[in-house]
Amino acid sequence: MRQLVLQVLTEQKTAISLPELEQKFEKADKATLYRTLKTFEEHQLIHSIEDGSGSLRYALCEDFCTCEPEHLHVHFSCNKCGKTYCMKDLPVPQPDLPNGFEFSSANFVVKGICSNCKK
Amino acid sequence: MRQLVLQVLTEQKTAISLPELEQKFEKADKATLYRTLKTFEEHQLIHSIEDGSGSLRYALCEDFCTCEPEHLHVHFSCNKCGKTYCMKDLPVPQPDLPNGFEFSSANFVVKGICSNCKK
DNA sequence: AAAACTTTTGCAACCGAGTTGCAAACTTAC
DNA sequence: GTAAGTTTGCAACTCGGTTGCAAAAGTTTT
Ligand SMILES: [Mn+2]
Ligand SMILES: [Mn+2]
Ligand SMILES: [Zn+2]
Ligand SMILES: [Zn+2]
Repeated sequence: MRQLVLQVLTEQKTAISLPELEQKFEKADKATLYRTLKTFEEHQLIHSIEDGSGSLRYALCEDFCTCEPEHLHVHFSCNKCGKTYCMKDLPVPQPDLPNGFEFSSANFVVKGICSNCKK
Repeated sequence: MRQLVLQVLTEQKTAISLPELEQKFEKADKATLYRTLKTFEEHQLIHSIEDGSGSLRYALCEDFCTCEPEHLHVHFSCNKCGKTYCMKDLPVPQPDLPNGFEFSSANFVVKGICSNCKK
């Protein structure tokens, strides 16, 4: 199962959600897929994105990724097609927090129209 | 009802979710509160924040706020107390999107430990 | 004041994403 | 082979959000 899920993940150009993953199979259990994603995430094979769509989306991490703050990138969520893109070249800026606030992670999602839907 | 909800909202130092709002009343219906928040949001009295906690949070907009991209600010979600702060002084940076991608809005949530939980 | 109309509210039901316990199926180690 | 550990499928459940609908409350018109 994990191999199949990994397969699907590598084929994706945009981040995928659990319900979407479910549909890709038609024969696998939600719980299994759910646990698979959790396992992958724990082992930093994938990262999750809260794009505000109501469901978490997941995408493969890059080889060198340690999921640490400085490796975080911006995500783009298209209002039209609903797809969520990894903007791997756009690092998440680290804003100057007020005194006493400690940065540990961040979720930066830009919304708009993707290049595919634009035309 | 709306007046009461507005009252609660003005008293909040951090953003509040629908379930939290529900608890503040003990006698009002979820649906009513839900619709109240929606109405407020439509009229740009409040803005919503996807902090990844599983529930949307809401906070009053500032007077001059038009909820447009340039007025967006960063939010901070504390991993310990779960509170979500409006960082009104930290504008959301507008990253250089690749060709064809059109910016329309953004959700930038920084996670970590808040100054209150830090000590 | 009563009637007619509009808006707000409460209730109940529903949906969808996520999550969990548990037993069956499968894999690996002896 | 059996025993031990791991993965899977099923069912049940939680929780946030959402909706239809009819009752209640508020407004306007006569
Ligand atoms: Mn990504
Ligand atoms: Mn805010
Ligand atoms: Zn698109
Ligand atoms: Zn805190």
